[in-house]
Amino acid sequence: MITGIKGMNDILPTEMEAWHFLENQVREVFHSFGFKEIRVPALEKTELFCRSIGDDTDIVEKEMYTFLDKSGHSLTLRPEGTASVMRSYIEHKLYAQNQVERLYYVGPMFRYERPQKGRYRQFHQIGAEIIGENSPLADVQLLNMLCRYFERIGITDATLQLNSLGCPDCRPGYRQTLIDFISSRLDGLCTDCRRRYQHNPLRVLDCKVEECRRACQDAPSVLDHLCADCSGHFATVRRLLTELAIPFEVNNRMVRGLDYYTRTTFEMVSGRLGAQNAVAAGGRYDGLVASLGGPAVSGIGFAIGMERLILMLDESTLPVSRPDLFLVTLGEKALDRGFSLLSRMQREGLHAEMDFSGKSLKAQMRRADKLQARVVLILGEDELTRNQIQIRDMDRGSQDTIDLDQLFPILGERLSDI
RNA sequence: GUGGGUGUAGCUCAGAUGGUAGAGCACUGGAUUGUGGCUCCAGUUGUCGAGGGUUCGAUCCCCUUCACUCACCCCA
Repeated sequence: MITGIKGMNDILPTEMEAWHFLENQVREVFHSFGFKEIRVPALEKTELFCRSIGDDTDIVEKEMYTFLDKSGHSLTLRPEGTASVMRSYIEHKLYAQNQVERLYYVGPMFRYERPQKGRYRQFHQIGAEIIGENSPLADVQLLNMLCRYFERIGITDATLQLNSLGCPDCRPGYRQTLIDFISSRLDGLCTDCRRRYQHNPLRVLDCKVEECRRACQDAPSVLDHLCADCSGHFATVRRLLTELAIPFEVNNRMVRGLDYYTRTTFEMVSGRLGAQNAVAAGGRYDGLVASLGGPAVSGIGFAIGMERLILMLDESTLPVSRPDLFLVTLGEKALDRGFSLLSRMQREGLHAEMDFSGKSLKAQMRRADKLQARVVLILGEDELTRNQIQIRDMDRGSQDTIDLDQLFPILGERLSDI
């Protein structure tokens, strides 16, 4: 047996209702905020991700699916969406069309990691970006859209965590202050933190080990070291969120895994997801577009992990799809005649099914019941000779005999009020 | 890359201190010559994850390996 690849899952027909639900709702909500969809390839030149995500990040160092194509170019399956969208934005000079672009995307991403709950090697993200808008209103609009989407799909138990990482003016100073602080209490830290504090000091603040938490209890906060502009920006974001009645918690220890983030960063977290508690995350990336060779425009965006979203979905909120009609036939003549009736029903846009194999009436009825068909039509030899058909309401259990030429008018009436 | 757990029917899982396996669900047929759900009856399905070792004999014991899964690292 040839099996699929580790960490890459089939999405089977039984799961598809949930996926369609998420995709349909996201289009409605995001369009109402003026966002346009963009589709970019799954493969990019490796260099794009090294430059945008950062050479020193775990994603680039060990998690990318990278290979040489037949002409020797190094290509990578995208580990996230923002880099590709920015590449496309710059390449097609979208900034020349509109000063501000609002874009969203839906699609698979790839990271070579050990799979576990809520983490897969091929996974799917819904992402949104506002490019070319520096105002804190953009931050708040994006967060508002994220919350409205969660509300729409019935997710109520996620909490929004907010932080600000500062900008190239104020971040280096804080970073050094933090490294100095950590150096002073190195012996209280776990081996991981001792190894990484020079390289990623913020990460130490987020360590789960109890000793590290204690040692870092009174560590300097990034929020106390923001420059005036960043501080003002962050204050406005918090004020507007409050005015929109969007609940949030400030978490000054929240870390981002990608290098390009500046100022506002955020996560939606939930306790229902196992060890990976973030279902959505994002932030501002004011230097990214320029660093990729585009104009000096700011940006902000987020990505939602769809598999994680599905773990949080309450299945009872999903719309159920039932066939309108199931056609039961008895005998060969009725099978032929029924088949052409079926075809006409489908042409009318009805969801109609039947069995082709000549099973017993009971077996066909069982099938209709299993599919939860609303109405069953029964066409046997007797009905055929009288030019009639039986119409049965499966929910009520009532059944009538009608003339065949009345079938479509009657179906129109019966199915319209469902 | 590191650590724990689990691999028996399509699915969820029992099982014996070594004598080649069972239940429920699902599926099919019947009880009702042409009527679903409930009930009852009958039937189908297995290289017991793979390879090797010990043994008269291994699904069970030993070794190796693979897969899945959870967690670490890190992240959506």
